[in-house]
Amino acid sequence: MKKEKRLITAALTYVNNIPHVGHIVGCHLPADIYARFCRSYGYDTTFVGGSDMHGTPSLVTAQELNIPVEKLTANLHEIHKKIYEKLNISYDIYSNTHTPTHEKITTDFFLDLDKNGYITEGEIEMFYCENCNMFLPDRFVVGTCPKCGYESANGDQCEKCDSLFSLNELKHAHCKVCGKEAKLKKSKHIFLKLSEATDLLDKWLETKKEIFRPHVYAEAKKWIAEGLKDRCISRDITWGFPIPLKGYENKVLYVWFDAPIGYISITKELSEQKYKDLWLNNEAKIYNFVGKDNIQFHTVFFPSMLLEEGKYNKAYNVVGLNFLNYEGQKFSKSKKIGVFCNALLNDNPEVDIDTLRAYLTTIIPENRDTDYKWEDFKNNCNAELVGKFGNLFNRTLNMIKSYFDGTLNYEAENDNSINEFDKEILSAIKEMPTKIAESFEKAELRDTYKLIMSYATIGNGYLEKSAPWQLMKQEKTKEAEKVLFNCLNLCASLCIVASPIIPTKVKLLWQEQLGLEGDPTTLDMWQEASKLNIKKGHAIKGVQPIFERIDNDKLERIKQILAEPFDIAEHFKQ
RNA sequence: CGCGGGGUGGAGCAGUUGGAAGCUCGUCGGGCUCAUAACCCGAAGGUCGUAGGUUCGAGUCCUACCCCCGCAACCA
Repeated sequence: MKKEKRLITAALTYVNNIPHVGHIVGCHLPADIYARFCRSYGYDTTFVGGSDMHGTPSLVTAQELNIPVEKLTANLHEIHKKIYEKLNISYDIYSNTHTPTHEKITTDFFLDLDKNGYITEGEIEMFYCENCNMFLPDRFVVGTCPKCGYESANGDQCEKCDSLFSLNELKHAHCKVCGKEAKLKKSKHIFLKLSEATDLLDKWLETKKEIFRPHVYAEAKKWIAEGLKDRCISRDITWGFPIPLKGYENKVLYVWFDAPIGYISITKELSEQKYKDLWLNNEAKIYNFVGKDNIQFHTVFFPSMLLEEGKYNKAYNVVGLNFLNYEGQKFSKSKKIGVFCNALLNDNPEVDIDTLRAYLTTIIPENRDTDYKWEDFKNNCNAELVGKFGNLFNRTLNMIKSYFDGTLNYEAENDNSINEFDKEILSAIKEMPTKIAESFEKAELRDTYKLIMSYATIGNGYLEKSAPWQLMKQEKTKEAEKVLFNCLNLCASLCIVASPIIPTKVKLLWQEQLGLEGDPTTLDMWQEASKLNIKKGHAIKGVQPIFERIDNDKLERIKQILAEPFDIAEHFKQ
C-alpha cells in the first residue's frame, strides 16, 4: 500500500431538485471512478460528497411548494443519497451542509478571516418588498426594461433585448412573489477582501499550470487578469448560517461561502483523523471534481478563502467537466427532455447500473460538451460490453468447462511450447495494467475505457489466432489448455482494471464465474492485475452471460423508465 | 466587434514542438464456429468550416470571414 493520501471530492449538489444523468456524468461518476481507481491502486483514499442545503434556490422552491425549507432540503438530501447509492457511487460519506459540525467549522473559518483582516463592511442597495418583509434577490424582482420596454425583465437584465443594466434603472419594479411594488433599500453587508488574495492566488495557480486541464487553468487565469474584486458574502435571507458579528442578526452567510467549506467539515464528520491527515497536512492530495459552472469557485474563490485563512490544505487538482446534452438538446424537466434518475429508486431490473455506468463513461464531458444518445447507449452495450468484454469471458469459460470439465491443470513454469502469440498475451498482461493505470491517473476516463476495451480485444484476438477449438480437434489438448489458461489470467486481470467502471459485474465474474477468492474491487488490488493469478489445478465456478444484449424493444422499455422526470410538487403533496 | 469552447471520412472523436491524415462505432467484403448473429481480418469513405498569407512543407503558425454551442432562464 502506498503512503500517499488522497481526498476525492465531488461538487456538493444543490437540493432544490433531484439529479438527472447530466449531474451524474458531470461530477459524481467521474469522481467515483477516480476514487475507485485510487483505492484499487493502493492510495490511502477518501471520497466525500454531500448536499448543499443552503442558498436561495432551495428557499425559492420551498416557498413555491409552501413547505419549510428544512423539510424540503432534508427530504431531497435523502433522495440524493439513495440515488448515488443505487449508482454505486462509493462515497465514504455523503453528508450535507446543514450540520452542527459544518456550522462550527464555517463560523471558525469566518472568524479566522476576520482576525486576519480580510473581512470588511459595505453597503448595498437592493430591492425590498414591504409586503413580504424581505429583501429580494435579483431573480425575485420583475420590472420593465429601461432599454426595450419589455415588461418582464428580471432584476438587472432583460432576456428580450439581452442588455444588462443596474438595479436602479429597472422601471416599475415589483416583487415576483406578491406582485407589490419593490423599493430600493440600503442594507449593510459583509465583504471578503478577495482583491488582497490576488498575488497569493496567482502564485498558487502558477504551480498548477501542468496539473489543471488547459481550460480550467485558462479560466482561472482570466479571472486574475481581470482583477479580483471584493465579494459580498452575506445575504438578506433567513436560510443559512448566522453571521457571527454584531449588527448582522437578520442576515446569513452567502451559500457559496459555506458550501466549499463543506468538504472540510464533511471530512471531519467522517473522522477526526482523516480531517487532520487530509486538511491540516499539505502532503495530502485533494482532487475536486466539478462541473463547468463551478470551475471559478474552485479555482478562484475557494482557494482565495483558503489562502487568506491559512490553515488548510488546498486542492492539488481541480478536475473541471463540461455539460451533457440529450440527443442534441439541453436537458429540460418541463419538456421531459433527458434521462432522469428518480426511476432508479425503484430498482427496475430492466435498468442495469453497470451498463449505464459504462455508457456514461464514454460520454464524460472531459474536454467539451457531449451528447447522450440512446442509439449509442445500445451500441455501447451490444458492441463493447456484450461483444468484446462479456464475450471474452463467456467463450473462455465455456471452453474450459466443456473441454476440461472446469479445471485447468496447465503448468506455466516448465512450458517450452510458448509461441509468439503466447508471448504477446503474456506481455499484455504484464504491461496493459500499467498503461491503464497511467491513463486513470490522469483522470482521462474516456480514453481509459477505450484502453480497457482494447485489452479485451487482445484476448479475443489471441483466441482467434490460437483457436483452441481447432487444437482440440487435432488432439493438441495441452496446447489448448495453455491458451485457455492464458485467457483466464487475462480475464482476472481485466476484472481488476475494469473495476472502477463496472464494479458490480467484475465482482460477480470474479467470485461466481472465475471462482477466485476475494474481491477485485478492494483496496490495493491493482498490483495483482499484472500477475498470473490463476494457478495449476484452478477450477472455475460457473459460466453465464454477464451483460444482456439490448434489442429495440428493450431499449424502448429502458427509455420509458428513465424518461420520466421527478415531479417535486407531487412528491411533497402528502 | 461582450467572454469562452468548437468546426477533421455517415456518427463520435485523436491529432503533442509544423514533416507521408489516425481511432471507435456504423457500412461493405472475407474468415472462423468456442461464444449473447457475438469474435478475427480486410476494404471503401476526408480538397481537415471558408478565403488569403508565412514556409521547402500547414489539420498544426498568422490574418479576415462564416457557422454551431455554452456563459442570463425548471438546469450543472
